Parts: sequence; structure tokens; C-alpha cells
Amino acid sequence: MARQRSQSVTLTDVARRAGVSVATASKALNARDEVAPETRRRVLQAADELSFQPNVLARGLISGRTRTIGLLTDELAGRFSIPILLGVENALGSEQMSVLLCDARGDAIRRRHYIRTLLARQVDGFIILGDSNDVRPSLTGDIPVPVVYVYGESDDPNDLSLLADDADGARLATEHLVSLGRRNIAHITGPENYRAARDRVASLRDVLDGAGLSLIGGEPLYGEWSQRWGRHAARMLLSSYPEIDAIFCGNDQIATGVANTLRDLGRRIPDDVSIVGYDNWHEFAADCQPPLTTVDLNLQQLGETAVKHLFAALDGQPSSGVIRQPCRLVVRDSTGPA
Amino acid sequence: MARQRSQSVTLTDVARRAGVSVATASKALNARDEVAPETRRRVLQAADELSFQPNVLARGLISGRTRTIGLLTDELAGRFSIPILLGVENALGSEQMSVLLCDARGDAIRRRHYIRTLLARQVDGFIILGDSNDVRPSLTGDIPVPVVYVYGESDDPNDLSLLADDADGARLATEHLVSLGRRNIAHITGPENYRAARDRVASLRDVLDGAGLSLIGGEPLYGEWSQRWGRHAARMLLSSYPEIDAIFCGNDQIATGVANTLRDLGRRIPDDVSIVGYDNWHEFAADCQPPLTTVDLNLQQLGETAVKHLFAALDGQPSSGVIRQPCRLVVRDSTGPA
DNA sequence: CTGAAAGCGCTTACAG
DNA sequence: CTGAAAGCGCTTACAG
Repeated sequence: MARQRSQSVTLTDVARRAGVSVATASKALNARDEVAPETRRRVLQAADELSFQPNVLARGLISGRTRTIGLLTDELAGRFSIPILLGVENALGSEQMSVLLCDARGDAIRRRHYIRTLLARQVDGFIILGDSNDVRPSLTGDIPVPVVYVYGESDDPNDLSLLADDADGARLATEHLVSLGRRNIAHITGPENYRAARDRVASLRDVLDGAGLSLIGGEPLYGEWSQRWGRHAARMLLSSYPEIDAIFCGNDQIATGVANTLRDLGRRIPDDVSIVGYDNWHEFAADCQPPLTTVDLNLQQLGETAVKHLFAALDGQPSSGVIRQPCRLVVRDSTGPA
Repeated sequence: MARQRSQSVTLTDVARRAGVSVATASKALNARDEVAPETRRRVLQAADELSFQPNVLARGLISGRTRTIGLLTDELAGRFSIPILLGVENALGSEQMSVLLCDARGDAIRRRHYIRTLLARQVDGFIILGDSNDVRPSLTGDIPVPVVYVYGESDDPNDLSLLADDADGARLATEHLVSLGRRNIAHITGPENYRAARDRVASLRDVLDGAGLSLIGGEPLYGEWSQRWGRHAARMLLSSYPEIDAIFCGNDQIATGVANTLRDLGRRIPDDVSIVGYDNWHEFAADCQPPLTTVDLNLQQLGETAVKHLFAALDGQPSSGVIRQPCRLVVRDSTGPA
């Protein structure tokens, strides 16, 4: 590895080789029209021969735009950052923008530190990823460039927050079960202190009400986002309410645990009990036995949308408020007609 | 969001407020010793009052060092990039370096494109993440700054490649099973065209040979990295070789599938059959029924090590060749004495 | 100890 | 159409 940084080729080198001034070389390379065709040809050729790559730092110093955005995540290791990050990266790439990545790991100190760092690096804007749909303090006050909040809502309504639409996702799941003729529907989900969990419960209730149904047990089973909890909850539920014919689960891990326990108990899926998961985490949902019908949050698209809004803001067209992006139901074998 | 970029405060502003020249202000802020204490105090105060943040671009233009490294991944969505990325980010953060992230998505064109982009942004060095342990063409020829390859080996021995030690991982797993008194050990793993899969098989065989044992069925079962394959393979294996008392699996998903099928078949884990997974993917391994003994690749540490080597190279102390980092056995409930 | 000057690599009015 | 000059924000010899 490691040859030392070969002093890279500079515009001066290109100009010299083409026999013009740096000013002219610059204009030729930037396709400004005040350059003679023949001159431009010579400059382009020289640049090509030298593999000239303009120094983006110098350019940024002049223009004040670095074509770089800061991506501040809260928990990269979590489930949701990566797809969003991919969407962001994708959308930025096609615009020749790059992303400086920082993971604050849920630490407020580190978050401020990274904001300063990224500002010192003159990023043109920020995308701030949350790790849950919960509301969090705005950071925009410290940031003199456009900011978009994604997957975590800022508490300042003047900020723009882009969220997955939990009510929509729960509605899709519940309507699907109801339309299949399921009448005895239970809900096993994560901790009650997650807003996403509560929002989905509210939406689930709305749909059931509308269909003249009520939730089995009257209340959802709040617990953890794990298979283990799914197994445990399924066992409890089935022993108290053997008439259950559908379980809507708060994520695919819970759903996987539920599915395994139902099999252990001799219940057929979906014939006896339909199961719907949430998240469409491929390794769990598609590889479950049977594969899970689940709600996809369209996270990658969420990232792309964030970039779109950020660009708009950079062009002087900022938005604000909360935008909730619809979910998508992915139907697999774990649900079927009653 | 989106106040337009407020023209940020510059060293000139600080100098003016402190009543000194920019040269002196610069020296004061950079703790060079040729500044009178009182002058320094005034400058620091002015900087503080103005929330001055030096423009890293300008600094980089002078020093030729941007304190930025380019992280080129091949498949960010895959399992292995994230922990490594976290390790890198962690190690860089403590050195005030930032990371520009690009995901080539396994596309060679995109990879070259990103290399050019990152070079134009004057990164001080590269970390190139592979998505499997397989050997791949070196990219160093195009890169005039230090490069470290991680989790994917460069075909140029002059490059430095940092890999997880598959032979070590398989050895740990197999020795563990043998030491528990298991004698009829089978192996279910992923596709044979993965070098990692083949390397582990070789190591597994070595350990079995040394213990006077041979692999059940004579050959490992190569297949996919999925639960589904684990289920299918377990069923086949158990019907042909009911004497099996241990199964070493190529990853935690396969192991999960195996565990579920063993339960369906009425085999007790670990009493009748011990299971070892691979990867220590927490959501699968720790949440399996029972929790899986598995091999941890220490990926985060791999990322940290990569940064260490990159810094050494930046300091003119490059290394080369292949370094394999040891794995770690995580013992949970899926293995026990025979 | 302080500051004027040169320069990092580039772009952009402005003369010619 | 071309090039000399100024300047982006900063640092660093070099005089004083």
C-alpha cells in the first residue's frame, strides 16, 4: 500500500501543457463559452493526458458550496438507518454530492460535537436520522444550513421531519386481515413507550371499530421487539383466547417467534391463524416458516425523499412540518382466507 | 429549516474583534508559542464570542491533509459492513478524522467513479470494504494515497488486506464441540463458491482429524446462507444419520433453521444435538430457541485495526500482506456436554 | 511578539 | 477569445 501522496496534478500543470493561462484552462474545463474551440480541445486533451482531477477543496473555498452533506445518525447499528442511508446515498450520488457520515450513538454530546465538525467541513446541508419515530429536540438552532429530519421527528414545527406513516402501516395490515374474514384479531407489539407502537395501536383500533370488531383481550400485548417475546406472548394469548384467528405483530421478529410457537402448539398458519409482521426485514420475514406477510416502511425511498427536500431547501425552497410517507403491504404465505 | 447559509464567521472577523492581524490570530488559535499570553487570551475570547469555527477546506488546501478518509463499501446492505463501519467511525472519531462514505453496490464502474470522486475531495486515505473474504482485483494502482482492504482480500500482495480468520473461527467451533464429547459432527454451510465456507471446512476437517473423528456424511452440506436451507439440510441429515450429536452451521440463520427443525423432530438441544452458529448476529443468535453458541468475527475491531494501519501508513509506516484477525467463540445454550 | 506578504488550487470579473 | 489580477479562508516563513 501507501506510496506517499504523490503531489497531484494541478490546473497549473494542465495550463502549462496546453500552453494557456490557468484562467483559460479553467474556463475550458468548465465549459464556459468564451473559449475558442481549438483552445478548449487542447486543454481537455492536456487534462486527460495528465488525469487531471480538480481539487474540490479549492473549488469549495470559492463557491461556498462543497457538494457535501452531513449525515448524522443516531444508531447506525439499528435496523432502520441502513436502508435510509442507502436511499440518501443513492439520491446524492446521482447529483455528484457526497456524504460525510457520523454516528452519534444516541449521545447528545457526541451529536453536538459532530455538528460542529461537519459545519467546520462546510457541509451544504444536514440529514439527521432518528432511530425511532419519537419526537426529539430540534438541533436546527445550531445549524446555519438546511436540515431535514428523517425517521425521528423534530419538536420544532419549523423543521421538516420525514416519517414512516405508522397509522397507514397498521391500517394496511388490519384491513388485510379483516378482508380475509378474520374476526378474532390480537396484537403483540414492542414497548409501549415507543410512539410507533402506540400510533399503530390507535390505527388498528380505528379499523377494527369500523368493521364492528374489537381487539382480542381488549388491549394489545406490549413487550419487546424480540422473538422471545413473540413466543411468550403467543403462548399466553392462545391459552386465554383459543378462538384467535389472526395476530398482527409489531415487527417481524415478534412475528417469527409467534409463528414458531403456533407450530409448536399445532396451529396451522395461515389456515387456523393468520400472522402479519412489520418492517419487512428480509432475513426474518421472507425466511420465516411460513414466509411472513408484513408491512414495508419504504425506508430507502424515505432517504431519497429527504435528499429531494434538502435540494429544494438548498435552492431556496424549504419545506417544514411533518410528512408521513405511506407504507406498503407485502403479502406472503402467513395470511390467507379464514 | 433552511435559513440560507449565513455567511459564516471567518478568521478575519476574529482578528478584527481582537484587534490583531489574521496572522497573529491564526497563531494564537493554533497554540503556537510565539504569541503573547494576553494577545492569545483576547483572540480566544473573540473566537469564542463569535463562535468561530475554522474553515477546514482552507486549512486542507494549505496542509494537503484533509483529515478525511474515503470509505468504499461494496454492499452496505449486507451483514458485515455495518459493524466494520462502526469500528472505523469510532477509531477515526477519536482522531478528529471524518469519513466520506460511498457504496459501490458491487458495481466495478461505480467503484472507479467513487474512487475518482473521493480523490477529487482530497481524502487522505482509503478503506475498501469487501463483502466476502474472496480475493478481488487491487484498486491501489488508481490511488495515490494509502489504502487498506478490509474483509475482502486484494490480489496484490503489496496491498494490506485485513481479514477475519475463518480457519480460526471454525477451529474454535469444532474444538468446542469435540471438547464437549461430541463425536458425530455434521456441517451445514453456505455456497461452496464462498472462500470463507471452504476455508472453514478445511479447518473443521483438521480439527476432526486431530481428534480421530471424521465428518458425518464425509462431506459438508453446501447450500445457502438461509434458515430455509438449514431446515431442509437438517431434515436430510437426521434421516440419513440419526446418530448425529452435533451440527456446526455456517451462519446463525442456518443454525436457527436447524434448531427449529430439530425441535420439530423432537430432538433436544443441546442434550441430543449441540448446535454452533457463525457470525454472532445478535437478533438471530441470542434470540434463537435456545440461544446459539456461535463464532463472533470481531468485525468492529477489524474496522478499528484498519484505521490503525491506515494511520501508520499516513505516518510513513505502511504494511502489506494479509493479516487475519482471530475470532471469538460465544458460548450460549445450544451446546452442552454429550 | 507582531504583522505584511506569499501561497495552497481554483474561479471570476475585468482589461485588452 | 485570452490572460493578469484579485480573492476564497487560512498558514507560514520572514522582517521588523
